[in-house]
Amino acid sequence: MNEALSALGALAQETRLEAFRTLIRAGQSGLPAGDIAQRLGVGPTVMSFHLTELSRAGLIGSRREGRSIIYTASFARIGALLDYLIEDCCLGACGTRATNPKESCCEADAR
Amino acid sequence: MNEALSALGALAQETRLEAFRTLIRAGQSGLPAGDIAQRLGVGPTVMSFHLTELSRAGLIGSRREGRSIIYTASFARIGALLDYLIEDCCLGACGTRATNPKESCCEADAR
DNA sequence: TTCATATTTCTATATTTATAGATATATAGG
DNA sequence: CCTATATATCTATAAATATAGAAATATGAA
Repeated sequence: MNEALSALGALAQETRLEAFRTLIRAGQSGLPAGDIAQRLGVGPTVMSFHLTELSRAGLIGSRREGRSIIYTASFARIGALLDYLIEDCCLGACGTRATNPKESCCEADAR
Repeated sequence: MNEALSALGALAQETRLEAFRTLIRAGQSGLPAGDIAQRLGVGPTVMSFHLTELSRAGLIGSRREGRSIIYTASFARIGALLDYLIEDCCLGACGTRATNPKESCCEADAR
């Protein structure tokens, strides 16, 4: 139901978070499943499982190229998650944080 | 180890995400555990479990006030998560999205 | 067609996480 | 001190998620 929830769930796992970061850095050309698996040091079965999870959340896409399946990060999807978090979970008050940290509401905390 | 990972895990659950959003909207004054439970329609045991999870991730804090325990959202912590996602998971390209969506990289996928 | 490669799917198992009742702790008021 | 309220902790169980080997599928090359 909630798309942000499934995106959060997909990223809330070490191997998947690393895989996603790797794909973001790889850009639009993406990377074959085997390459990602090798970089992260996991077996093909486990890699496939986690890539499927990320796909189900819409955070990555894939295309076949020869024998390989190339995965690519969805910048739109992570952008939408950021929008949600900024607007619904920080009331917009943290929206400028990355570009202008000094003026952020987030320096002072309520604890 | 990774603080972002535990924050993501804490938010990746419906009851907890709703509880956190409720606390963000409540602001600095916060809300008693029972109030949050009533709003979300969950029992006290389950509420306590999820509030403990959010606390462990540093996303909320608490103080006792009479018989109640008042929980408050940590704007600093959600801000730090946003920073991480923007910088490490979107390469900064989605950082201005909330304030200036038109110029975002995220409109077209795969920047 | 046969073989090797890349990846997924199937299956079983282990681990983690969530739910909920009973009980315990802390506080406030009579 | 006794009682009610607010919440947490303990315990058991259920449900979801992760790991990993074996087998299946798809492709490309000899």
